[in-house]
Amino acid sequence: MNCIDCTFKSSATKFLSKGEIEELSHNCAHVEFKKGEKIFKESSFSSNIIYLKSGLVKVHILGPKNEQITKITKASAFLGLPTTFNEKVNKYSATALENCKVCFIDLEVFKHFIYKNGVFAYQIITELCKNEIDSFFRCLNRTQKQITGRVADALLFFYHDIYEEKEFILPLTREEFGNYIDTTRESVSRIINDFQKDGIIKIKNKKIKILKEERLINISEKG
Amino acid sequence: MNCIDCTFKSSATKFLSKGEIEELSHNCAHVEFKKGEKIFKESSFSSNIIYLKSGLVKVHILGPKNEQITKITKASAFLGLPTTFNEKVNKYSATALENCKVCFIDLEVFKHFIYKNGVFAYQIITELCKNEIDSFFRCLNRTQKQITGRVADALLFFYHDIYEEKEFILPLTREEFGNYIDTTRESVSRIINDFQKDGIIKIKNKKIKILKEERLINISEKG
DNA sequence: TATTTAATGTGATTTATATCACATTAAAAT
DNA sequence: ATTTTAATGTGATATAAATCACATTAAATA
Repeated sequence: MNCIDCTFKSSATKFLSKGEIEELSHNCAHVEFKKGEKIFKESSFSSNIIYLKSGLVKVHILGPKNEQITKITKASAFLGLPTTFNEKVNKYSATALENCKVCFIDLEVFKHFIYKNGVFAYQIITELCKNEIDSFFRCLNRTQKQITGRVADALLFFYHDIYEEKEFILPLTREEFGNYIDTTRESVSRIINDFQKDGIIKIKNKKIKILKEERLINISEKG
Repeated sequence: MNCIDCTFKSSATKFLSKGEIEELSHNCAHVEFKKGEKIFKESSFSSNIIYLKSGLVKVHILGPKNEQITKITKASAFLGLPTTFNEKVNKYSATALENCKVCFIDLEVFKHFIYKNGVFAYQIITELCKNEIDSFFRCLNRTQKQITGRVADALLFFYHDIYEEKEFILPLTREEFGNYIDTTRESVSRIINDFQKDGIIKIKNKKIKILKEERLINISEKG
């Protein structure tokens, strides 16, 4: 497989020279993961940068009490950056929520690109900055909104940021949904069923249709 | 003021060439802030990278319910990166908890260093990666530990990461302490007084002495 | 030094949400 | 198709922590 022909290039990789792309091709392993498979695991050794070419992934950490889904990431994005640059051991896990295509890029080669290609480095920095800000706000919402608001938030997130359609198949179990918004499966269950009773959404198992977006936005804002 | 003689250089800045340091000197404003002063403000415009040379700072965001102290940062560190690289508007505020020395570095010059100096860029990337991981774990603790554990955590943080002494002057009011660990001033008050009753710490207003570190570690781990 | 203002302490009460317990349904495996 | 297992729904109860209310103390200001 040659990276030149890859149609899933990251915003950073687009700025690599032909020679660099060639170098990348020789130091990049393409792997496919099925829904539910672990891409990498907390506490395991890693010396690769992991790039999600297509699919949907949950990034999760085992906390003092429960598993927490730190974020849900849609392609294309780098998954393993924060882990790999500081430590050889992964600080979190990533699991495929849909079938995924992933590249494992050799760390030294990636580092070399940063050293030699400033535009590439700048793109990476931009992505990391965005991640940090997003992470601040996710935490803020997790700690300061009531569950109803957090459920509304999550539904809007799937609509706006992931599927871009009012009707979608929720890629999480109720329990995972709980892990994503820091609550229990019971509370998630109760609240989405309340939403249905109020005509805000329609649910059939994992299939969800958003009927009244404004109400969800309102609930999300009121906390 | 010339940056060559500056004794507060960041790990990244150490890798700048003489010419680059010269360029930095002409595009860097040194400012001092007194305890309590705002260094920059959420929603205000910014086109500078902000570098904390000395002192202690709280980074905070106004959430849907309360002010949240996102993190407490000791010199030396960059304060304004995640904000400035993506948006022209600050997404959070920073306030001096002690008297601080700060540099405002022109964004374009900083960007130029990233483009031209790969080692500099790599250092910045490393710092950002570390920030993201830290931010994940802070959020995990905030959401999954009970207040007692979070208070213990915070006290150990001031001991280990900030003052490196068992006795220190808490740089926060009880209310700010609450904002830092997502609780109310009343709860903070109750718990640190309980800790005192149990002989774990000694408090006199803002002066705190850690008497039984192991107990605090234990409380922190039990959640 | 006196006076005002801000910060802190502490009990009583309320509340959001976790936990527990069990029924029901869907999905997977045989 | 049948059985087993996993996921979901829903009421009753428990609980950590917020909120309220007011007293006390420290710090700032006149």
